[in-house]
Amino acid sequence: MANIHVKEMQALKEHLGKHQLKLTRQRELILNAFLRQEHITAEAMYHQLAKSDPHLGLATIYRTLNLFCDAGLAQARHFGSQTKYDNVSHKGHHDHLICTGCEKIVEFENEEIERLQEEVAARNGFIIKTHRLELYGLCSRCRH
Amino acid sequence: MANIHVKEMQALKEHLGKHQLKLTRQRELILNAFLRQEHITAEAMYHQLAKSDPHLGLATIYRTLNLFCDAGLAQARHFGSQTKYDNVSHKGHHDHLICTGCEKIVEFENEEIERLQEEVAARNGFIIKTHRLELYGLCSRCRH
DNA sequence: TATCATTTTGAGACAGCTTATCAATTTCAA
DNA sequence: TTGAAATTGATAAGCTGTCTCAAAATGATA
Repeated sequence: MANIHVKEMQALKEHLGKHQLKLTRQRELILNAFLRQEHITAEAMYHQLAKSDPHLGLATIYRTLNLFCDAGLAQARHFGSQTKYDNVSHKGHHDHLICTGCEKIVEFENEEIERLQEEVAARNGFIIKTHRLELYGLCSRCRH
Repeated sequence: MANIHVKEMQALKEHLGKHQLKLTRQRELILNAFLRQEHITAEAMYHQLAKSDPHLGLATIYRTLNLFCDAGLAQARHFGSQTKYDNVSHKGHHDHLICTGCEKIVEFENEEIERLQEEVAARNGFIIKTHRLELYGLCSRCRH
């Protein structure tokens, strides 16, 4: 299987090595599918992969996506009763505007905010590794 | 029962009136308990109120907290698998700096960031109702 | 105040999403 | 190649939150 995502695969292998975990066919498969997305639910990935791999279990998808979170490749985001897994490698697309009316999600990037975050962190003696910024509100359509 | 939260009770009554809903003993009780908190889960409120009112149902708590959301008194936020109901009258929410080493949490507030958030939202046609900003990293002690 | 249509409640059943269980399989270091 | 350890798939179980429905409470009206 062609592996286009060399860097992320490397990061995964490193994490696996550090924690006595193993590289499996399923983990490779799920990683490659995941990295093609910007964010996805476990359920959606399950249906998507079922076409090429009908016996891939839903539990394996969940376990693997959570593994990716541990490895720093993914980030879980809870909205309503669902969990979405964000692809962290899509740099500069970590922040979200979320409509609480129709659940539409708009991604945005703002360097000034990032800079201020660094400033706040520095002032408190922190070094930021990652962050999460979500703005909840109503989009123009749902405002009525 | 003494009602200290006159303004909020007024807002609730107004909402009830507009929607042909009724003011019940339970709704008063839950409102007063809720307004004493900054944010709380339905489950936590259930246990808290069980002491004084053992027959208050969990479903009633959920229904009532959702009613408060409709009335603009509360705001639901999803953390992990749980939903927390924020007391909207407690203005001045705080953002969090979270140390991934020792799990220390530092709260902060930054008006400039808030202003930029509004700007981003406006540019996308959104009206922000609430937000969540979490910075993950290492505190000075955990940096080694 | 009494009446009574309407709303609300409490208790538990139910539903959706996620994790735990466990026998069978796969990985990988030796 | 071997075998201890990790992983998988299938499904049961768990958790949070909503729905159901008979009984009770509310409040508009007389």
